[in-house]
Amino acid sequence: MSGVFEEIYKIVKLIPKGKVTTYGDIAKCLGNVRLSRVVGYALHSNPYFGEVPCHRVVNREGRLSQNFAFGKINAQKQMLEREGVYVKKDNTIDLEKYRYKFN
DNA sequence: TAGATGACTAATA
DNA sequence: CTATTAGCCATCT
Repeated sequence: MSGVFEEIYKIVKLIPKGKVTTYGDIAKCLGNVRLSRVVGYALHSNPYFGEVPCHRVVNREGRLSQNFAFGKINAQKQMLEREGVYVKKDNTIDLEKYRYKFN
């Protein structure tokens, strides 16, 4: 794997259980917010399942992904709830409450 | 080999 | 206020 992807996976792995983060935050950690798009693609590209908790990554609104790699968005929802993160019916979470800040 | 595309976000009109 | 454009990197066609 190359470049930014490795960085992305490394960062996502650091997200503690029961917490989530946004593409934008990860992108900022990489040095450029516009990398948020690359972050999304990195996870879509079917990363190291079991190593990279991609289900803890949501968009800026706290909404879960529609194209979740390992099944439906429903699967991601259940994984989060299993970790103690409450997911609303519209597939969103309280960023204020669960958002994990890096740096 | 070159061009289009995508789990996004922020800035501008 | 809403709508559109730009910018990033790796993969697919």
